[in-house]
Amino acid sequence: MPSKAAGQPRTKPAEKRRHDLMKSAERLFLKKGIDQTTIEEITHAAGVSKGSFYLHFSSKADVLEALRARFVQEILDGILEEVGKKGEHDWHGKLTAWAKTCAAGYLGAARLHHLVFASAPPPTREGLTRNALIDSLTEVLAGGNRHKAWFLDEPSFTAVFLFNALHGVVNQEGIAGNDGDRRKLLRNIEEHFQGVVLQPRSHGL
Amino acid sequence: MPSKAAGQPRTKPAEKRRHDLMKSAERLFLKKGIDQTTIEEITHAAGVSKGSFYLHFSSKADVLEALRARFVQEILDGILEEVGKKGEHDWHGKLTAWAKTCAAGYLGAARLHHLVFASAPPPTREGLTRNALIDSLTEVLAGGNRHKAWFLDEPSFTAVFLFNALHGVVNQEGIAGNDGDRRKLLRNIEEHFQGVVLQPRSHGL
Amino acid sequence: MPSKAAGQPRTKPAEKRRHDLMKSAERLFLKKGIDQTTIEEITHAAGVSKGSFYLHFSSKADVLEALRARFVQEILDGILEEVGKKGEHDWHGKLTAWAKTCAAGYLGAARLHHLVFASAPPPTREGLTRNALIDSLTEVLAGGNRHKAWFLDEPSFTAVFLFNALHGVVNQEGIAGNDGDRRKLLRNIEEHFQGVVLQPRSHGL
Amino acid sequence: MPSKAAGQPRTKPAEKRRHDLMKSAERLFLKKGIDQTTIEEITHAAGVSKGSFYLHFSSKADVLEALRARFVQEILDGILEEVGKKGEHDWHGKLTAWAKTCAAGYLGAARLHHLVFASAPPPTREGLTRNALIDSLTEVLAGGNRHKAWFLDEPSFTAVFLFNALHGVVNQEGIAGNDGDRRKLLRNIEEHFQGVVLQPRSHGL
DNA sequence: TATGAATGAGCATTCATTCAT
DNA sequence: CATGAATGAATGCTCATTCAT
Repeated sequence: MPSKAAGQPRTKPAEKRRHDLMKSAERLFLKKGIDQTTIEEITHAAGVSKGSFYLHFSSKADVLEALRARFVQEILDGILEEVGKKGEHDWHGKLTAWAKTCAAGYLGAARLHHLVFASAPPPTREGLTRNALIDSLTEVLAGGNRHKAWFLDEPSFTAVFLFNALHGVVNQEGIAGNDGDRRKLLRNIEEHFQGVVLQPRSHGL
Repeated sequence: MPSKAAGQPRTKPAEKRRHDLMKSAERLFLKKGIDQTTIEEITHAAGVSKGSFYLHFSSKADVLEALRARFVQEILDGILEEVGKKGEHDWHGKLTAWAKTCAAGYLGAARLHHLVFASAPPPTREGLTRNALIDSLTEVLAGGNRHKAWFLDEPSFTAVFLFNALHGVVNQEGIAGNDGDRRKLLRNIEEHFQGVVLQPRSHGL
Repeated sequence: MPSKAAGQPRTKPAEKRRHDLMKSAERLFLKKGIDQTTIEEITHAAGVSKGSFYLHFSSKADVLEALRARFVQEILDGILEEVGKKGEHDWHGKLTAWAKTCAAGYLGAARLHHLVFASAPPPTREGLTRNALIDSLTEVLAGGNRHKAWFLDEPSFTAVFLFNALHGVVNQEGIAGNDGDRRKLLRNIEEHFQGVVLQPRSHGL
Repeated sequence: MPSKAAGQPRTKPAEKRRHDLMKSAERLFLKKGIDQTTIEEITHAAGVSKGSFYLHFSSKADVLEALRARFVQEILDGILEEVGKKGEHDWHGKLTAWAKTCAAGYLGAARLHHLVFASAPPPTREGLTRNALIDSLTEVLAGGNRHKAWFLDEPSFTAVFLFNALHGVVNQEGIAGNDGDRRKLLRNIEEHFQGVVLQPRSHGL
């Protein structure tokens, strides 16, 4: 009867349900903390029945996992896009793009990141020391190394160093209250990042 | 009454109890996570009765708070001592001392730090963006500024940046497996710290 | 519409469904217990959708009821046929036929019987003390009484006695592992049945 | 202060609590069925808090297990006492004592027995085909065999046979409404037991 | 101080049943 | 006839906290 395209799932697109649930969970986790949020509150906020939650997630930890995955993917997509726009050999540009895009992504979801990566019991040993974002930064740093843009002994070490530094400064309460603050923050990050890669190396002294 | 050395002022058994409980709590929190650790397990491991726990702490969050305070105090004591040994105007030396002592302190308790500062819901305003350690680092950076050892626009920003960077690299699993790794890690940290404070301030001027 | 043999009266697909469902239910009830078996498992095993279950049965208890009814009917049919073959007055023959046929029927479905009659909360008044099988045995015993084949004070008491005895011995794990065991079991049952009806009625007279 | 003997448990004798819980559980299981009885109802009926239940039992199945064990032990104790009173070689007397005591024990708790042995998911393969009561009956039957009181091919088979027969007749609703019925029932059981052991053997015919 | 039995609020999870399609 | 997404009541179990002794 409806003019909807055929193949439309019977009741509600599962993706929509899943998304609603994740959105409610995110909002509540952020507002009251993970432990203080009950499944019932999540489903209630999503306008779904309690049982439906288990049609889409197997447990509270499972939503968290989904939130984590989505968070990383979104930031990463943005980063890759911006970094890709830079010239083939513009490694300083790439690094700056990485830092700024990552920071910008965080500024819109810093607390969420803290929540899913730091505040929640780290599912594996991953989190702030090993994840897709760090991998991507490592690649940029290694690329700059190969093209003599800078000379880092251990790009992976520096990646962890910078990633955590960025995470820390962006995560500061009210750090980007207005556009001016925000611009300043991004410039500060950029400068600190450059400072690190441009550090005068004194190996073996 | 007992035959113990007479006159001996009963060596604060309360302190001992408190200490035992904190030790057990720390061990268990680290091993199984905070939520997964019950008061009963803590008291059992400490060889105390469940009720006694409440003679020394008001809640589980309270032990965490105590753990946090003790952790900061100990690291801080070490840092201040080392930094104090440096010459009045040796700011690079002070910064390096800060970084190395802090890192060294972490290496012995990185996971504990992560636990009490990042993994547990920040009880007060402390955490990875504002705490006594960052304050102390800010002082060193501001001092260097005042004495022209370096020129940082915002020492507090840089302090948060470096503190988190350090926290991140030190928190890596197996990062300091042997003495060689450890030395290398400390030198890497030192160099990165120096890179940051020595960054050429020219971008965007 | 389909190319199936035209005119063929669509062979009651409903009966087939019902049968499939009962078969799955029986298998699962036996394997995991009634409570531990979910409707979903039953329908899944039967290759039917969950909703379809309710097209054929009104509840889990309903399948059980159907299983029970079918079980009794099948055993009873077999018993009546065998008992009917015996001569009009061959009461010992009838009793033996009853015992052997009933036992044989059980041996193929002892656990099912236990499940539907003993393990599940007796839905109606049936069970191990009153059911169609016992009624049929009571008739045989009363018949033997009337024709002086034996002299039982209370055929109905003896029927319950024998029925439960038979149920118990047949229900033993691995009691009829091979044909030899099986033959021996049936002979044992026969002898014990005869012993009961032939008991010298003299005690306490 | 109280004159109670020292060593008295602080609050309430654990045994008492456990007993109260078992009593409530038994009553409720019998009245509403096992599945239909919630832990909360049990504790409420016992005048204990819900949590206390888990201080004494690990689950609902655990109480059932305890009920089972206690039931068997009590019946068994009674049986052994009565059987022991009989003369060394009075095997018919022993068998009759066994049957009567067991039946009498059941009459006081037949439904409980049915509940814990038949109605509840048999924990192991035990229950009506293998348990301490059957073992004890087997011993009596084997003893009579050895002393030529009777000649049974397989005492263990006969024990299962008789045990189930007894269980069945005793388990009949309203079978022992008054003393007359009861006496009659016991005599019937006795006679049927004797009939079985005295059956004329026709081995190998 | 120390104990540990007792408490009971709190929550995740299951699953029989319904019903729109 | 068939489907399976949606429902939400029902319940077992945990554990921080209390308190009589």
